[in-house]
Amino acid sequence: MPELPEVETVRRGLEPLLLGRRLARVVVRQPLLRWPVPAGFARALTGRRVEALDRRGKYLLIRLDDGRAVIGHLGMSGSLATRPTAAAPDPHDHVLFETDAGARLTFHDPRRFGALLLADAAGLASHPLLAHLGPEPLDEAFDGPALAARLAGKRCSIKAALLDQRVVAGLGNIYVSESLFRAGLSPRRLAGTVTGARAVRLASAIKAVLLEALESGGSTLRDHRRADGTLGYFQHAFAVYDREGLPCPGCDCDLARTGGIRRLVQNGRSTFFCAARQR
DNA sequence: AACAAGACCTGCATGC
DNA sequence: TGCATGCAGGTCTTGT
Repeated sequence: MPELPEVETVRRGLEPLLLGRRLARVVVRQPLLRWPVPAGFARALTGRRVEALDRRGKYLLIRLDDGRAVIGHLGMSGSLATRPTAAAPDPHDHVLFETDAGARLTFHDPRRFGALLLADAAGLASHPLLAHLGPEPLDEAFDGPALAARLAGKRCSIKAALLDQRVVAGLGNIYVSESLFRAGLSPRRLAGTVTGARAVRLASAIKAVLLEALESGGSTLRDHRRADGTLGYFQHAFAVYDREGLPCPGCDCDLARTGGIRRLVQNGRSTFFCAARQR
């Protein structure tokens, strides 16, 4: 599920459930995620109060009252959401959290590409997983020149560059396709050629797409749900993603002639685009 | 140094 | 029906 809008949607939904609350009970049912959940994870969290919920790129950061923090990642199929108390545990409910207010949260992740780690909050920014992340695309400082500087000299495609979390943090396969469409840039264009007005267009397209997706609670393809269990609905607003052969929403042109949205594979991953509008 | 594949894991849609 | 194949929102690690 999780690109920036999905992770941020989860973060916002977790705030009323977790902020200021103590973790009364934590159960690790399946520690084998992307990396093993650290031994003693449940013990370290039990009794701790949650002081802040942050996000960096696609990572969730849960700061505790003892100077430690949980680094969470939802991988491809992860969710962190409440489950009905009566519901039988699902085999993919890997970690359970209960607060002193009685809220029950479940880290659910069929593919187990997600992660739950512990780190010292003081050195979080220099943690190996976070240290090399690029700028936050929704920060004011992220603009055309800032993006162009990150892309300068890169000979990979702009599609591949935007997926690189060191260039900009939080974009994934969906929002890269959507942003490039909105900016009118071909996914095959060399990253280093995105300068000047093109970079300005791309940076503002990225912001606009992410903000719109956030307003929809993210995109639910199969696994994403908000912290309260409800689904996102930005998938209904996709211009190009997973729309191969369908008409481009920006083109009046004849579908039979243009073929509509095309799919291509770059670095092993699907890219969707409109050849008529993206150069 | 940059970039492209391979790896990790399960579930689902498709086609024979 | 059953089975094989390929694909899926990510990213660290390995190989060129």
